[in-house]
Amino acid sequence: MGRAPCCDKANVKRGPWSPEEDAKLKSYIESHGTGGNWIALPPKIGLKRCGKSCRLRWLNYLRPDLKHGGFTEEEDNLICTLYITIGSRWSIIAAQLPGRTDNDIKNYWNTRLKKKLIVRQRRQSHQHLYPNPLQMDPSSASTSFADIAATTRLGSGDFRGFEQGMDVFDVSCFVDQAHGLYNYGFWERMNGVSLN
DNA sequence: AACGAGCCCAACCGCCCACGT
DNA sequence: GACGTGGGCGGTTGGGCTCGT
Repeated sequence: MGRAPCCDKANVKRGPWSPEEDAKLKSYIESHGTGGNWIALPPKIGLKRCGKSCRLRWLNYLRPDLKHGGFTEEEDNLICTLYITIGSRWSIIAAQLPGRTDNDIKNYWNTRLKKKLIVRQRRQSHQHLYPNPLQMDPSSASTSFADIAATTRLGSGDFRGFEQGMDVFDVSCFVDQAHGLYNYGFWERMNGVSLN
């Protein structure tokens, strides 16, 4: 036979932790430690919580060495670099960021950093295709921006970024009225034309 | 001021592996 | 060795908050 069941799920409290529950858990662990057994801990301190829930609450919120503020630019960069290298191994990434939890980093990644990295990658790939924004000079394109504008929801003025040498990502995709959102490379291949 | 959409994040879920029985 | 649990982990959810209209 194995060990006793973890907890009686019908009789454990779920949902947000109250300040009283936090205080009980924090005070007990600070004076006695976890005892190496999370499942046995809640009944000891009179909490109607699952041991796993106590563990999560302590590790992600109550631990005294946690940072609760926003992430710095250095932390952003480190997370992006590690994610590209090892993927979503949040516990490993968290180990490189003192005071941050895997849950924190995972949330931060899913809500903000992911978008940031996508923008950065799109910008890099577009700069690879068009290293010099002026390469996109509408006067030299076999299909003009005005032509594209005629078939999209954008006006030709929306392509002014290229003409002014602005960041190419700002206008690296557009909405085709017939087919939806496209980037230029795909649109060129689909229509058999070159914008260069 | 009211409402809806989108965002944020704490907490839960479910899986996997190591290990106790 | 087989069985079953605890701990750890990544993925997902949902309620509260913020912002734009």
